[in-house]
Amino acid sequence: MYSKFLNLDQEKQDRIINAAIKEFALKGYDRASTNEIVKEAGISKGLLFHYFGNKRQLFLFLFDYCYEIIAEQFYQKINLAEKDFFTRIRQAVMIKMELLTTYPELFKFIEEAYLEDSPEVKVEVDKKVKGLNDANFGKAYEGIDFSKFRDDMDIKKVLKIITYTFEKLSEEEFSKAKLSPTHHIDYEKVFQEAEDYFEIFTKCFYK
Amino acid sequence: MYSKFLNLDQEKQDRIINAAIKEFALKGYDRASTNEIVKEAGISKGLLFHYFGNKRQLFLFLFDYCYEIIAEQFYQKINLAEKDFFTRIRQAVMIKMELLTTYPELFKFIEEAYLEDSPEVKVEVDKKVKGLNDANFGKAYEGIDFSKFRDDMDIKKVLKIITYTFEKLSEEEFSKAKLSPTHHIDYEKVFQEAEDYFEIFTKCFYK
Amino acid sequence: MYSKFLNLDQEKQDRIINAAIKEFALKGYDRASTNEIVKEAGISKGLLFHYFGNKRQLFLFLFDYCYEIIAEQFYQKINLAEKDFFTRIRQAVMIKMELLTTYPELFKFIEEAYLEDSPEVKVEVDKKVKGLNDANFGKAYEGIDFSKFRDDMDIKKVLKIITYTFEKLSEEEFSKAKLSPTHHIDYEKVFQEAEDYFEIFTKCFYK
Amino acid sequence: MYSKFLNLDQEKQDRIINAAIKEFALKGYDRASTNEIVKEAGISKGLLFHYFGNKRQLFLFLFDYCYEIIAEQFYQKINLAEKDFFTRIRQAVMIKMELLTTYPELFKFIEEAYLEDSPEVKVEVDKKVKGLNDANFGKAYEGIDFSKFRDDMDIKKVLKIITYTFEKLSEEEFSKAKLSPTHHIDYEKVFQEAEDYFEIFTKCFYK
DNA sequence: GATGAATGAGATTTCATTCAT
DNA sequence: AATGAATGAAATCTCATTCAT
Repeated sequence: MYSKFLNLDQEKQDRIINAAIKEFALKGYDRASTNEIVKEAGISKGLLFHYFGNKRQLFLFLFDYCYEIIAEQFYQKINLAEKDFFTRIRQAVMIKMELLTTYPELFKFIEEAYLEDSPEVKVEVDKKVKGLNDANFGKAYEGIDFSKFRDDMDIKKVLKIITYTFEKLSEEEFSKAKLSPTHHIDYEKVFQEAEDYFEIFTKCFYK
Repeated sequence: MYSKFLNLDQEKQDRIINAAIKEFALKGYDRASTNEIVKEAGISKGLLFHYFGNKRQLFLFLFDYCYEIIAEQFYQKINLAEKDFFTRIRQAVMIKMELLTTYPELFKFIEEAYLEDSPEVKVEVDKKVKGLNDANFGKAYEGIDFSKFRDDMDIKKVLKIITYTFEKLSEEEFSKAKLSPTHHIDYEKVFQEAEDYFEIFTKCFYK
Repeated sequence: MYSKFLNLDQEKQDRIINAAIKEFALKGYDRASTNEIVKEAGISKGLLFHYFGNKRQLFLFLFDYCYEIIAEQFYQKINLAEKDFFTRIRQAVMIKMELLTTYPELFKFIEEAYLEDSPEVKVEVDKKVKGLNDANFGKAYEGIDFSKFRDDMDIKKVLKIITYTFEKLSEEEFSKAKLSPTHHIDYEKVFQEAEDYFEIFTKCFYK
Repeated sequence: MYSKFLNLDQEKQDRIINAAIKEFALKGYDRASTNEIVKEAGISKGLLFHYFGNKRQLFLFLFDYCYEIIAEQFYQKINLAEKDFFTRIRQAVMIKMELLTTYPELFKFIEEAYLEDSPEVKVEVDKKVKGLNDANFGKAYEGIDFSKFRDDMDIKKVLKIITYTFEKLSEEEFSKAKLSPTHHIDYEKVFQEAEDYFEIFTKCFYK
């Protein structure tokens, strides 16, 4: 599909991809300008459309591209031998933070893509997201020793409470960072806070 | 500020407000067209700008307008004499659902506004939202009997876990509804599920 | 439909219409440039689309406009009291030539429109043309004394032979003119040639 | 001129020619895309321009190519020994219909080319057409016994009337077919109608 | 107060043609 | 001979905002 593009020399591919990710991450699908992308990438207007056909396909290509890189890195780093749920989650959070620091634009892009509601891409993105979530849920909990959890509570709901809490916490941390002048996240503080929650959850949900 | 507008006869005000809310709720800030708004409201292009100056101010006016209506209704209906935390929350959820059914467009608009990331309005909306949350947090927990909670856990964090869970649950329910063909939410099922979580939380967090 | 446009002062309407007719007549639908039209008309890009929505609707508006003017003039000048077929046709040809000289661009535009095969307008134009032809066929032959024609031939076919011949003759005359350096049609010669054909037809088809 | 192209192996020549004819016949000169042609022919962009220089020359080459094939076939099939005018014409019509069924794309292409008014090719095509008509007029009437015609009418004009009639009839038949859903021409009916006209013409123009 | 004509920058996309390899 | 990446002008159309009336 995008084989023409993938045959380009790596440096040019990167220039185009980075320019496009930056523009979409900054402005969202609708406001992003293909004009700005080609200007930033230093290529001609025609070339972008030669490779990607139209703005929509470019966006969806980037979504797959970003997701693949992040997922690949993630599963390479995570230790599936670890059986304890909270230790595993702790690991996952740390890796996510690490990747966020290494690839901030990719994450920003993916985040924007999740929230995108331009009708041109919404349906397609939602489909992709649903597929990915289903696939990852299985993998994230692979090999976990669930026998440590209390038996008098629906374990699925308990896992949801935990997941929701950490998702919301990181969302909050991000929006705080966005509103602050430096856009800086104090990871040390975040980890410490997460530990407090881990403690509460262990007390409540483990036998 | 908008006194010129507020001196209009009620019927015309409503026509304009409803047209604008509908358009913004449907398309988000960027894609919303002032052309469509004036067409739907049956007024001239110039008039809209006479009253609101520009698109951005119109949007922010509507945000305040919607928020005020919803908040006013909310605090009119909630029973602050109820001291038990979970009963109070249960009440709040029911009232929210009720209002959602009565004013679907207002909610849709507010929801869109929260997610809006057009730079023209994002900062302003985020500021308003932060202010509102701070204000409401106090009110929502007014008079609650916190002595029922366990003493060995940071109560602020416990409240956050509970709040996060219900927020995420309702977010999920909404996005499921958006993806479904009928856009229908099965309130009965949602309440039942909420009760299950209440039970878990009571077991975990009450003495 | 185009009432906004028709409320403009006549001079501006004319400027726009003339510029558009000229461009379409010269280049056909596809090659005609809305940019050129606005430049020639001395208006802004937006205004054209404010009035006509898009290129296609502008074209179809012009078709109706041109046709109406020509048809109105034609039926105003033709003498329906004349009962003899050939005298009537002779009249029609003369009026057509006259109008062609007065409104050369309108005719050129209509002619181009008939031949247009851009899929965007073809179907619509074909529909209009069919409707017009059906309507006009009746009017053109209104009150003619057909009893002068021979009885041993299908009169419909005879009329077709005559019509076809004059249509082809004028087509040929036009394409000759187009290929000539001056684009000039020698009407005197054309009338003389037409008379020769009238003579042949009278000899063949009248009793 | 096109010797480079003509030295290619036949199969590749055909692929290119067929792809190009199809595209031009379908869309006309302007809308035809060289991109589509090379894709359909399975050759590279550069190659097409290597052989034909530019789009215009490709089009004119195809015009000659199509015309030659059709003309060659036509004069191979027509029986010049037949001296009667109407029998000869009858023959010509049948052969044309036959060829139309065998080479529909070539005819469609030629037909489009006749009507083409893109300035880039119009003049050139018109010149070719004029030359061809002059040449064919002579050949088509070669050996005809004109002594059967009435002496009191200009025979050139009589022949024109007949030719025009059949040309217009077939044009009408074609445009009817184009507007119909099946695009189908009922040849049987056309022949029958032609016979009626032959009868009228014989009655009128033969001694 | 009320109108709506007018603006013009900027958006995405197409396409014949070139040229280094 | 053959490739296909690269160009960039030009196309249509949108839209918030202004301003004379």
